[in-house]
Amino acid sequence: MPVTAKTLALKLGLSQSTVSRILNGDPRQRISDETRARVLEAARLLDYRPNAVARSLRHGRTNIIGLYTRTTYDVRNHFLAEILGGMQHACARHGQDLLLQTARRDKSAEVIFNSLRDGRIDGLIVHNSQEDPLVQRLAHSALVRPETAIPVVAIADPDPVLPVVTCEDSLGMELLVHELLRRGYTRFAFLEPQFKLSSVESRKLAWKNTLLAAGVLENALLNIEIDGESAESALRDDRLLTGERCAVSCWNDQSAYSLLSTCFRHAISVPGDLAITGFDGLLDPRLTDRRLVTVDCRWADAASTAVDLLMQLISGEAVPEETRMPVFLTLGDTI
Amino acid sequence: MPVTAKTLALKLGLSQSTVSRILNGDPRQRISDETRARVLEAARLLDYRPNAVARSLRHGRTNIIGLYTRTTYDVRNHFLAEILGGMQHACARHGQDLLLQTARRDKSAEVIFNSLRDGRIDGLIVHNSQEDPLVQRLAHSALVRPETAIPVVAIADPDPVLPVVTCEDSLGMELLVHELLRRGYTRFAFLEPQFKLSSVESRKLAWKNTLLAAGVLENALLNIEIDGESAESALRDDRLLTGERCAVSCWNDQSAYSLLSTCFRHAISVPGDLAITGFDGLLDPRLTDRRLVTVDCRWADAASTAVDLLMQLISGEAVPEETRMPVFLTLGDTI
DNA sequence: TTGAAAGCGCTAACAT
DNA sequence: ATGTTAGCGCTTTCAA
Repeated sequence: MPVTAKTLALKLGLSQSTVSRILNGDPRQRISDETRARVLEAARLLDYRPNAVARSLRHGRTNIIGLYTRTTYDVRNHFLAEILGGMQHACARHGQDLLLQTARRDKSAEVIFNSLRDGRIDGLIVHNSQEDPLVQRLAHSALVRPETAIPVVAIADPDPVLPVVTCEDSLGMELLVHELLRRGYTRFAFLEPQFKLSSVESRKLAWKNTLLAAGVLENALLNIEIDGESAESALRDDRLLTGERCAVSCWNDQSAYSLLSTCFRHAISVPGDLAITGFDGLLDPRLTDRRLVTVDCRWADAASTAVDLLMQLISGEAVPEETRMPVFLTLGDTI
Repeated sequence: MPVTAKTLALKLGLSQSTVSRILNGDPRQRISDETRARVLEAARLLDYRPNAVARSLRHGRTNIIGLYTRTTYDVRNHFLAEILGGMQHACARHGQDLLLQTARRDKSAEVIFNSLRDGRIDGLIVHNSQEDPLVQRLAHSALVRPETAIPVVAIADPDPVLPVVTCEDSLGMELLVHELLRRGYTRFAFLEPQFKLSSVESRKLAWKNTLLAAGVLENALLNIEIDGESAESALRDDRLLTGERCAVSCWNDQSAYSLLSTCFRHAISVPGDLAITGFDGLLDPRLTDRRLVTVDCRWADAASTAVDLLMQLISGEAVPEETRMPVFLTLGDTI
């Protein structure tokens, strides 16, 4: 049997509410020093712990915030790891715990959506993409029934309805391109995934516009579609290794590393034969022997900010529709 | 105002308990088809969701399991990412959610320990190391007050008290050493961290014993202590690059990558001048241009198993003191 | 087939 | 300074 406030009260011949008041209530309340001492002593002795579930029921607050992501957290997803880390710090600051919503393939968006509003979490961070049906469902709910809707902050991709935290994609790409131009590159390629992601669209657009604005001709630009984050196929594009040396900008870091690895296996020298840049700044530089030139988006900071905003939402304050985090150019040895 | 069973009952002129019974109780109960239909319809209309907190209070079960780790989840810790992934899968299987316990430096073990037994989680997975005061506290509680103690399964390092899931460290190292011997190496080094970790001790012991058993002389063996996972300092040991080519076995993957990177910067060829092996098998091979020779411990599987065991504990069954997961040799291009 | 009532453990307003 | 009471939303006997 667990020890409750009632147990203590019975043992001490006090009322349960007195016990509760001493243990949790306003510490500067009128209570005799003697009873206070007795209660505290008994609590210590019996190893009493107030039940958080009962408290939550009473308060209508659990002090738990949820994180929903469509993919599971595994080592292949540094992005999620980074986000999780940032959220953890912010949660610690706000005294919140973090509940990972386990997205199961076999559950419909509706089922997951419902499980999100069963009272166990006070608010939710979603790692969103426009395609995710759950994100759509959340947005719908925020529009139609805002008074019942659970507080949500999205991270990564802009959304027309949900408040979101993203990074300065365009600015980051401009930094990258200017560095490439400064180093004298004259031919450029952009590696993009076959699926649509609005932040990647921004990167691509900025890439093209910056180059054109600098006087680079359209026929010096190359668009190559790859399978997600695997860049092996890109090398089969024979325009990549002919003529002048080409600077390949990959849509994210993982695809850049994939390309780097493929180059090593085919004895293509980087940056001798090919220059490579990434985007995100996610990988620990100690893990690779090459230091990738990339844009550091500090996703952990973004996640931390998202939690700050969520706490504001929970306490009824308004938050900006879109928050853009600063980005930083990371130099290395791949260009 | 949130919609509760009471709201529905009032609206329909039924009792709250009837509503509850229809919505959650035994589906094959004697209830008129008409009322059932009315209740379900109203629930749908008003978008009713049973409150999970109230349910938990009632049942004494939250269907949430906790994960405690001393370090926070960031990109530098692939180990945690892997464990998280494995737990997620297992949790989904068992219909449990996952609560990350945010360990704050400024909180004592006692405070954290208490926050773990406030009723919000049914059980706990700890990523343990003998040094962690919280792990000691949990073990103490399991010994002294087993009836109140919260169900715990540890992962990674053997523990005298808590049931634990680890991998076959010794066997893994034997596989590695045999491969090195097969390839004709005659000089060997082991890179170890300055702190004690019993699984690393096993690896080191197995490394030494296997080599000695194969007839390698003691003076062909080198022990080098490094600063955690940073292997830069190791290259300053001048015994490493003199004489015959040395095979360096690092205590884990991250230190191996660190060494690899240092070699690249110093223009030391791997495996030309130096052979390198790791341990853990954590890194996505697509992320590096080199493929490290290592031992794959499948930590995600271990985490998944730990959750399975925890569920057994929670339902009152006994579990083995120690579960060892199989390991697999991963070949690459660094030896 | 349905309703009334108790109780999970806690907090807080109100009474004494 | 302390006790009484109500109630958070739910499940589950027991009664009708």
